[in-house]
Formats: sequence, C-alpha cells, structure tokens
Amino acid sequence: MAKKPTLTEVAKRAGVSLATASQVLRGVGRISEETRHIVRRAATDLNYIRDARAASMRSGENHEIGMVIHQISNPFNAEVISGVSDCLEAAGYFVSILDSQNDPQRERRHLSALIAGARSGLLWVPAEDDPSETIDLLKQHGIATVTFMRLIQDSPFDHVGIENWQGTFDGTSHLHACGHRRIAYFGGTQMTRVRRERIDGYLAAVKAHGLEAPVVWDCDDSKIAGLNEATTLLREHPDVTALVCNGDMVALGASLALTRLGLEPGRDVSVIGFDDIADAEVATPPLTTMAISPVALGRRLAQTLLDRIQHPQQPQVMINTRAELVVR
Amino acid sequence: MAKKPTLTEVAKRAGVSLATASQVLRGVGRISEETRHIVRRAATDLNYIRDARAASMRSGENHEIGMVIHQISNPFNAEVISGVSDCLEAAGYFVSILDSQNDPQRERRHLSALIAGARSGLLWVPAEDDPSETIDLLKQHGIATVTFMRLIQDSPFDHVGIENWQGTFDGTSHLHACGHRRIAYFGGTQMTRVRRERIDGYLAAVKAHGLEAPVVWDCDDSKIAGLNEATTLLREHPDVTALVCNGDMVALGASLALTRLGLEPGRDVSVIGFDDIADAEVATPPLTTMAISPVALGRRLAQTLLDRIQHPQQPQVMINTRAELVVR
DNA sequence: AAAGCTTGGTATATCGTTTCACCTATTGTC
DNA sequence: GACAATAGGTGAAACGATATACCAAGCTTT
Repeated sequence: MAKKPTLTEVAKRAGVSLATASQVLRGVGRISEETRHIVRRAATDLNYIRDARAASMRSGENHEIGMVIHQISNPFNAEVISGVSDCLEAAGYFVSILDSQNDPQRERRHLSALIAGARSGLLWVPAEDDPSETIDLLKQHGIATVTFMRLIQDSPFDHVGIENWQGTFDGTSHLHACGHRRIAYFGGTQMTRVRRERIDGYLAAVKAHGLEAPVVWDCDDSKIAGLNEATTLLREHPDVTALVCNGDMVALGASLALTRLGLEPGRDVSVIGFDDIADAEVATPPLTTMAISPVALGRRLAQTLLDRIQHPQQPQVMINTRAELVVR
Repeated sequence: MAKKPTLTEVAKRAGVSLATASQVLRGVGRISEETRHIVRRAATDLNYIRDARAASMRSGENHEIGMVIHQISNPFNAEVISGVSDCLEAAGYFVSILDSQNDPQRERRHLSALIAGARSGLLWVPAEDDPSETIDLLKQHGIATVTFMRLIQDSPFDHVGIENWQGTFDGTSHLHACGHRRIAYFGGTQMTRVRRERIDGYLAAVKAHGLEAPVVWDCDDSKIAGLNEATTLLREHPDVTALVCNGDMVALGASLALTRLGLEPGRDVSVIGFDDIADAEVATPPLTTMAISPVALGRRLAQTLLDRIQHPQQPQVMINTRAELVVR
C-alpha cells in the first residue's frame, strides 16, 4: 500500500512548480499546451487524486451536502432521498444522510456534526418544536439550508412543502362525492404540524359537506401497524365506510386489513392514501391516493438547495406542492 | 450571517494559546481544570464548532465513509443501507452513498470522488467485470474497503456475502418436498455472479431430485416487472407449479400475478422469494422466502468496515451469510 | 530604443487545525 | 541548597491544496 501521491510530487515529476501543476489540473491560468500535457501525464502516471479537503479549505468551496431526516427507512422518505441523491449526484455533489428519529437532541447533534464536516448545504426535515438555538446556529455559520415538509416558525430558510390541508380536503370531498357519509381519519401519532394540517383539511371537508361526527384514529406510520389498527378501528366503529389516511403506508396496511376481514377495499370500505409511493400503484388492489410524487419532490428539494448555494443573496424561496387525487 | 468562529478566536477570547485551546477541546494534554473551564466557556460563547476538514488534514483521521451501490432505490438495498447508516451513525461516522447504476464508468468516477473526498473507508458493491485498475487505485490510496454481495476475483478486500447457491438449493428442495415437480427459476436479467450462483443452486437441486427440465425466466428486479413477466411465464409454461425467485421484489410481483389470474399463491402455484425484505412479511399472502435479513446484513457490513479501519493489519475477513428458509 | 503588452510561469502566504519539541515555574528529593 | 521531576503551557512546523502578487522574456508600438 503506497502512500497517496500529492500535488507536490506531481509537480516534481513534471518538473514544474506546485502552482503550475495546480493550475493545469484545474484547467485555469495561462499555461502552454505542452506543459499542460506533461503535467497531466505525470498526474495519471502517479494515479494522482486531489485531496478535496485541502482544496476546500483554501478555496472555501466544496461539493458536500448534508441531510437530516426523521426516518430514513420509511418508504416515502426513501423515495424522497432517492430523488435527492439523483439530483445531487448529477450535479457532482455528495450527500450524507443522517436520521434524527424525530429526536431534537439527535437532530441538533447531527446538524452540528454536519457543520463541523463543512457541508456547503443542508437539507433538513425539522423535528417539531425546534429551539431557535438550532436555527441561530445554522444562521451564524452561514450555511445554505432548505427545510422540507415541516415549516418552522418564522423560518429564515428556503422551504419545500406540501399542501397538506388541500390534500386531505380534496380526498375527503372525493369520498363524499362517492357517497360516503361516515369517514374516519386514520394514521399518525404525534401531532406534528403536517398532521395537524392534514387533519384540519379533513375536518373542514367533513364540516363543509355536513357529514357525521368524525373519528381520528392514531396509528404508527407502517404497514404492519396500519393492518392491526385498522382492524381495531373497524371493529369499534362498524359504521365507518371510508378512511382518509395520513400516508400511503398506513393506507396499504388498512387496505390489507379490509381484505383479511373479507371486505372489498373500494366497495365495502374505501381507503384513500397520501404520498403516492411506488407501492401504491402495484398494490392489490391499487391504492387511490393524494399523489405528491416523492421522487420528483426530492429532486425539487435538491434543486432548491443548489440554487441557494449558487445565489446566496436570492430572496427566500417557498415552494408548496399540491397533492393531486389519483383514483385507482 | 456572521463568519464561522475559528479556534484562534476561541483561544484569543480565552486568553490562551492556540495549542492550549486545541488540547482542551479535544480533552488531551495536561491543562489545569481552571483553564479548561475558561476555554470551554469561550468556545460555547462563540458557538464554536471545529472544522473537521482542517483537523482531518492534520491528524490524518476522520469519520467519513463512502458507499457505492448499484441501485439505491431498490428496496433490498434500501434496507441494507438503513442497517449501514444505523451502525455507522452510532459510531459517529458519516456515510455518503452513491449510485453506480451498475455502470463501471460511473462506479469508477464515484470511487475516485470518494478518495478525493478523503473518506476513511469504503463500502462497495462492485459492478461485474471490474477492471483491476480500479482495485489498484483503491489499494494504492490505502483506503479501507469492504465489498458487499459481489465478490471480485482475487479480491484483496474484506467481503460480506451471501450463500446464494445454498439459498436457492434449499428453496428448490423445499418446493420439491412440498410435492412440486415442475419448478421454474424466475427473475434477474444480467448474468451477474450472484445470479449465476443462485441459478446454479437451483439447477443442482433440480438435478439432485431428478426433476423435470428447468425453466429460467428473465425479469427485471421490480414488482411491476415481476407482475407482467410472471403472467407471460405462466401462460407459456402452464405446467409450472412453482417459482424460485431471484429476489423478493419479483416474487411479490409474481405472487400478485397469480392472484390476478385467479390462482391462489401457495396452493395452485407456489412462489419462494429471496432476501426477506420488510414487505415479504406483510404482503397478502405473506411471502415464503430465503431470508437474509438485509438490515442486519447492513449492520454487519458496516461493522466489518469499522473493524478494518481500527485494525488495518488484520488478515482479510470473509463473511458469508446463510439464507434461512422462512415458510409463510 | 524606451515603454508597454502578452505569454508562461514561479514564490509564498494562507485556510484551520494538530503535533511536537521545548520552556518556565514550582515542588519534591537527598 | 543543588538537582531533578512534574505540572501547565507555548511557538512554530506541518497537512495539501489554492490564490495572489510578481517576474522574465519576447513582441509591439511609437
């Protein structure tokens, strides 16, 4: 195992100065074609790879992004992440993704670590109830930041969000139009801002259409939990004929529960999801959902950050994506 | 937006030398309790966060890992990744994940970029047919590397793999024991080493049990492709009563196809998967599969790398995980 | 032919840390 | 009281690149 070759060694081998070698390999400065050739040759001979740490230290620029999200393994998030890394990779960036598990302490640690790691941009899904301390930290270190999903109060950062209220309002209205009169809200446990908005949209629709008293049923955001909880929900509220779900995962779980109960999803009891994850389309039966295309959302998120990095002085950007009803 | 505070400023504010401040914040050296206190105070007052780039440059150590995998969004890989980041995060490491899309060119670019980014360790799922050039590059730069899934010829690196041959052999044997006589191999397109081994295990079992001439049917590794291709397969080979699948995704797709054809998976036609992704358990019907627990595998993978980083001189490590039949 | 460009290149400071040799009091030892 | 040992701390050289100012030679220009 040889040691990593340095630029100094390349320069020596090429018989030029350090500065010249640097310029050649970066393709800047005025160096004759002949010299460029010699330097490049020396570099490939030595298998030289520039140390980005050193370059970054001096130049103040680098291509590292950090992301802090509340649960990596959640399929919705996984699809967002896929879109993000797609976009960032194409732009020549690295992204390090950390899981906050919705814990403000971990979140804070992660963000600090990313600042320490000199990331030039941050993608952040804040845990709720953020201490403004954390915001100050980010501001003080002047790091380009875009929040996602959860908008923080008086945020100074760019934000990419979802029209939660509109989504569940439309979804609930759709179920009403299909003839349902007793519609429950299903899924989620913590009262995050996102869930608050979705439930509000649902409640508003319930009220607007003069429907019966609504049920809001807590449930962890996973297929297995959805399966179990939906079974209980339907046992305790036999008159419920439709579920507006907090996400596709619980919706798929609920759909499964129906099948196992001998009910036909979409006829006996209707289920409507939120997100449109990849599985929604190929499930049996396919899931009707409020679609926001997580992969595309991830791309837009990443792009927003890249824009911010390129134009630090640009006014704050706020993007909100509508959820479109996809009937299946 | 203030500028990032530096250690020099902390030292100045604390009225001590740069060296002292550095020692205090790292918790090394002999500094009086009083001075330590003052320095720490100054650091928090300024919201100081050490620049890991600079520290890493000087000390030669850092906590950054790189990972190159052939498809991030594939659910099996996603679960492995989840296990990996879990383990690395707990150990205080960052991991940047790049998608090679099975393209050796991209792979090479990514690996170079990760070396440039001074990662102290690499997790790598090699695209097939690797030029030894790439291996040399990694060796020359002396970077701790663990390959995953696909073992490369004469590999000098640690490896975490799967007992593919044994897996499909056992799976096929199980189907035979259940009374099936006409069993097809379903899934995969490229003849990677992994697929080669799985098919060989299948063929060996077919032969060992004196079964009828086998069918190997290509299919992209996704649920939707599995759905379509399985339909075609069963139309063209109506006598097939069981499928040994290349992975859980195609298996789930195939299972879906059966349901849509009015067949009952597990009774009319049996399907056996490979991997045991999270969905296998909660699918309808649940999927019988050769389980390797991708999340746990990811953790073991990460742990292997951490061990290698800590003990660079340790002899080469080769881990192979057996696939355990899970009947559902 | 002196002044001014242009071309091709170099010397050196610098980024923010860590490391290491060294220094100065103070205390301990005989 | 001389000498070593120890506690507490400092100065300056790295690490590997980039940025900036500057230089020497050869051409133009007037």
